[in-house]
Amino acid sequence: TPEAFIKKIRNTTLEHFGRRGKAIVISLKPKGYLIIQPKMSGYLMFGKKASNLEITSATKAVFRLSNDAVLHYNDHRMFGWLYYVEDLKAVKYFQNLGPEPLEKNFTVDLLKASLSRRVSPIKVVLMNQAVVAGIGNIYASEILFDVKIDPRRKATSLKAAEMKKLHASIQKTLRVAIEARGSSLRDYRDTSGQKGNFVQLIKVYNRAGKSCPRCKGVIQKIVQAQRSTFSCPHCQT
DNA sequence: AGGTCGACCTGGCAGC
DNA sequence: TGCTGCCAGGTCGACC
Repeated sequence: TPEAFIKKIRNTTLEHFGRRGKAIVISLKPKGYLIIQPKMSGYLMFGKKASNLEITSATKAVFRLSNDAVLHYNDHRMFGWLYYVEDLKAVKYFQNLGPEPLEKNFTVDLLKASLSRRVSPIKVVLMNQAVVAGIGNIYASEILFDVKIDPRRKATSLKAAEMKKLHASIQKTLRVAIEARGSSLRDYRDTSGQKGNFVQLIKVYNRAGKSCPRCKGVIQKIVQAQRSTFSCPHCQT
């Protein structure tokens, strides 16, 4: 409940900000963790002075910090959640989460082993958080465009060379996106209120009917597992 | 066990 | 202008 949450968080120190999958993990002193899963429209805003940061209709939680600083959690759709836990294993989201794609243990062989057991189309498999943690709907389409793989292909149909390219592109695409500070399709802002710049680097996502930046084919939109997928049917095979 | 689908919300926008 | 329906960075639980 909000009351129990506040009781646990009050008078703790936010010690370390980390991340697992798409969830923010903040370790607290003397104990416990604050977990934030922002989902579609959630984000954190930081104000050095509370009076500098406006509370809007999207502001769902306000953390008052020392020296009059403040941290807001904004989320206009309210899909996101905030938890206090003492053991990370208690969070259901973490229990079935696959490897971190930018960590050393995410190898080509590990990806191959995961894909060989999946019957679904490769786009759907890339978005399965149990296979790889953190790939969302924008990045799944962008990665498959980058490696010229048709999103409708079964994961099991990928050849060894394609899996190797896919593995490299997962890492490359996510690194570029992080460097650009993410994708502000609409709501997302970083903690200082700035938009992420990855939207300017997007090749296919949300570009149905426009021309392919690589081959002058026409980008198409299909629906897979209830999510939009964008691809170029001419150069992704 | 893996896969699919509706539910959870608000708001912007296209089409009529 | 104003209504309706559709769509959006994601899980999660029920069901097959």
